[in-house]
Amino acid sequence: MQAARPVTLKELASELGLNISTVSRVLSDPLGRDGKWASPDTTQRIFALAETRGYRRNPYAASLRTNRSNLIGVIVPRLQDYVLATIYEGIDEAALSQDYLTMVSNSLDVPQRQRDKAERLLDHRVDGLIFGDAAEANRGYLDELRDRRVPHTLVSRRIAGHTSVTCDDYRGGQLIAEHLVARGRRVFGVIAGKPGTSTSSERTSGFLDALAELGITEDQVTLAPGGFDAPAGREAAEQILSENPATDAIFAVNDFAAIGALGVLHNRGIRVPDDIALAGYNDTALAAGVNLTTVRSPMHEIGSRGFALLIDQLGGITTESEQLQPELIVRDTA
Amino acid sequence: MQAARPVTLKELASELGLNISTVSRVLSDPLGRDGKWASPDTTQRIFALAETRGYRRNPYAASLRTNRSNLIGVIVPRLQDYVLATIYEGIDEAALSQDYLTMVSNSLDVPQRQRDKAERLLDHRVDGLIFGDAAEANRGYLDELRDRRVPHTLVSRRIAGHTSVTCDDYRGGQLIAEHLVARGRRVFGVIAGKPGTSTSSERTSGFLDALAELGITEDQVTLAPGGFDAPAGREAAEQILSENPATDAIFAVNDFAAIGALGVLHNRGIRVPDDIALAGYNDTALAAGVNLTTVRSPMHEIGSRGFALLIDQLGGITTESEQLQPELIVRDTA
DNA sequence: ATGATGTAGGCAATCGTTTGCGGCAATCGT
DNA sequence: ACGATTGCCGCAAACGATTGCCTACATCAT
Repeated sequence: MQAARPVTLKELASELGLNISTVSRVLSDPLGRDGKWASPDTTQRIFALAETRGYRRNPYAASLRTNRSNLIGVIVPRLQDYVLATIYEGIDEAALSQDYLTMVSNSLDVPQRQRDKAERLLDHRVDGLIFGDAAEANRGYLDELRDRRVPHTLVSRRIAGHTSVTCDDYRGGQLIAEHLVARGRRVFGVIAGKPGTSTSSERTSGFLDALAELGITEDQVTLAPGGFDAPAGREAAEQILSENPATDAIFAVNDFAAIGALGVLHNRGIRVPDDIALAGYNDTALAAGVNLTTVRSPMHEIGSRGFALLIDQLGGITTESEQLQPELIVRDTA
Repeated sequence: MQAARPVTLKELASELGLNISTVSRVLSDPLGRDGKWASPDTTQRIFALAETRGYRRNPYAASLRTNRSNLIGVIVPRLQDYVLATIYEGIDEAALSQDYLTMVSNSLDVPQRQRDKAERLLDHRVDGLIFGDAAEANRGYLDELRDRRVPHTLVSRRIAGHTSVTCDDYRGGQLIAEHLVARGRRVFGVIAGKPGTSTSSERTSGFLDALAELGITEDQVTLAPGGFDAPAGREAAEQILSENPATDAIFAVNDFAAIGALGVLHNRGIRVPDDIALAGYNDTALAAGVNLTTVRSPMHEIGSRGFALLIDQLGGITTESEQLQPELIVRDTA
């Protein structure tokens, strides 16, 4: 049993004794009720009937004519990741407010999947794409899209040659380093995240550079790359602890990895922050939940700006990348 | 600058010296290359040209004719929530494998937003809807949809009169209670989650009933409702601890709330599980990250079954609700 | 030889909108 | 008073696919 078919323009028109085109023009005039396509009286009658009959434009018919879908596609590594889920929320909210709808897909950070999902979205004629999973590994596809002139922006992570909206991750790394050193920490471990992503590399290089600046020598810091989630954090923490037991501060480039690390510290009876200080990155809800010191990155805003820039591109405007400012959030763990 | 417009059926047809209809029939035959709509030779030629010219069906044109969009809408309380993000992943994966695309929206569990988002999706002519935010508060709208004969299913949470796919939450609550009692716990706190949702009420009633069964009297358990996230967990934990300092076990109906509780326990220097045992629900990645004892609920499968049932409905089949089995995961905290 | 059955493919209507181009009055300027 | 505007609105051609109904020919059985 199907839902009742919605009224069409044609039905409205015949019921009003008008031509379809008039009704269409009045109803889709951006000025709404005071558009100038018909007499005030006619305009009122049209809106009134459309209202009572519950008219809803058929977006497919419209898109067929206009060649615009008012749909945009979003590719993220994984929606399970709080950070990208939040960025996506920012995108979706901005989109909704401008009458766009969005479709998301997970790429799991594997290039082939990224390509497949994106093409699939393109097959559905999305007007543009937003990528949350830019990395060295898929730069090739992104470049191809640029050559095909497919409007797109990058969020969260960036690569050269594509307009992106990111947090100033380098600065974020510096903030943590400065804070930790100011609190008297001297031997560092960094849980560096996924190689080949700007979020990882810039946060750690900001951290490392600031440390060097403050006179910490290289042999006092041990790096452990991996992923962005709690299990990866566990592993990295184990590695750091076994490589340098004198470590007195750990910086994880992601809150979830930090929580994983926190788990192993608790297990080993290491007190936080008394024995080892711990800092994360992003200021997720969970960071507040466990009182983790972290850096707030404006995830929601990254999403909405990413969408705004995409709309600019659709309007033919050339866009510039943006970097949003991070903020240090000091809580109990460091 | 726009991306190059894709080839159309008409162009393929004229280039092949065939009629559009023939090309259409061959290309959209479910049997693919060995459909029986044209001679094997013609069929080959059609597929070959479609391939080299990169033909992609225009879904809007198709939908206009067929009145099917191959799109389904998903409404969740909030994608930031790992549990619903995972369920959504399950939905999306199943959908993709059957050539459906999905669109998600957050309702934030507020009825008006749920309605708005759903109607918006319906305006876009989705073929059906999947709700992850069913609750007493929005039963009205759901019932209305049923009356309007809009195909839909519920996932994660359920209400009577709508086909749903959920975890057997009552059983899950029992599992935790039995485990805790077997470990010698006697004074309980339960962080009960959001009122009016089946996940909350069934998990806690399963827990409570099992406790009663095992001879625990009511005055030995204190209930603290709230939400499903870490901050809500913190608050609830504080409340439980102040209401009954003798508490020796806490069950949170959600892992995130459990992590919040874990935070306050650590803060107060309470040892887990030595002083107080703690259990969560869902077995999210984070639970593994902090070695939390929990109940695994098959979130991914809930999503894919929810989608499958929706497809059944679209096929005119009447569907029955399903309950999937939970599994106790014992780790360090209880 | 005849009608039945199959095979290969064309015709044209249709889905619901959008939009370029006019048409017809009433109004205005001079 | 008369051509030029302006205000209102209709006509019909797209947009790109799907699909019911035909046609034309070949094959087959009787």
